[in-house]
Amino acid sequence: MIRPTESELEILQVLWSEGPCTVRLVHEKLNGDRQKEVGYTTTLKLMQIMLEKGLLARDESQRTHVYRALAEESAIRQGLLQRFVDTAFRGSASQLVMELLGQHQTDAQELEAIRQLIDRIEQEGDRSADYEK
Amino acid sequence: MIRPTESELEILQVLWSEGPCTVRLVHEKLNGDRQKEVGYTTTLKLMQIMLEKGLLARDESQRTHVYRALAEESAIRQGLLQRFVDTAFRGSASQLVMELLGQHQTDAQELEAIRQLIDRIEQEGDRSADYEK
DNA sequence: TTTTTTCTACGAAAAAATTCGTAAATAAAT
DNA sequence: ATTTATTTACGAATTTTTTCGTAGAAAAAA
Repeated sequence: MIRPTESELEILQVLWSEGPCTVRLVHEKLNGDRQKEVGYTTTLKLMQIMLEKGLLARDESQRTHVYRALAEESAIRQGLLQRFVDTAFRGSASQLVMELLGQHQTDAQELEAIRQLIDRIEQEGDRSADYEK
Repeated sequence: MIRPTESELEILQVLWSEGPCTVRLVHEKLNGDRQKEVGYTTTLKLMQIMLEKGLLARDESQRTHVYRALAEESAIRQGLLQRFVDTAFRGSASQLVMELLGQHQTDAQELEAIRQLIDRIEQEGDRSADYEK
């Protein structure tokens, strides 16, 4: 599984939400949201590395290349989440959820959505002991 | 906020679950669970660094020092979680939860516990729009 | 046309994180 | 008593990640 670094992930986020972009666009987007500013060539280099790794692809038909994410958002998220649950919560997904909900970081609408999701999962039947080491 | 690296986190996990330990114990615990083996002095060095950072404390009354976690598990978890939600899920806690539950990584008992937690939160009242950028 | 700006490529510096080797001291074993 | 094993300290090598500078080509502006 390909694991983007944190900086790479930031770039992926931009491409996932904005669609294909030039380096310039990604760079401005990043340095806009962010407190920390980095040079243009830093972003460029990073995206070139990501190209090599296969995280991105680019259209070189114009002088100004246009990059797009090859890695899929959900796949990457899953990988990162799996790893995170393992390292930070010793594999306990429910502990993570509890921590999140306990921190009041979700509003009523979202809670409702989550509840429905739980209903759906429970109806799926026998999944009583398929997890939690 | 102090952010342990991934290696440091592994060590913290051992100390959190086992209580105060010698370097030897931590080292064996790590190289037991893990596929990757590292040398003893690597673990030692890491723990010494963590001591400097204030993540650990140690009892030096015996030649064989005994280390214990100074950082609290819940506090560290919260910090890491917050960061993770921001970078990997653009701040959307509910998206993270949905991803987790969707991946069928929680068993029936845990789902029930989560449901109860949601009930409790909803009863707490007006928390309709306190979040989700 | 000449100058200035905007790109890419690319090497390499800088920073961060991980890993290990060696030496010296103490303890344990023979 | 001598040898062997264990432990700490510590510097430094390695690896990974991030950052930037410079050069050259293409485009835009003057």
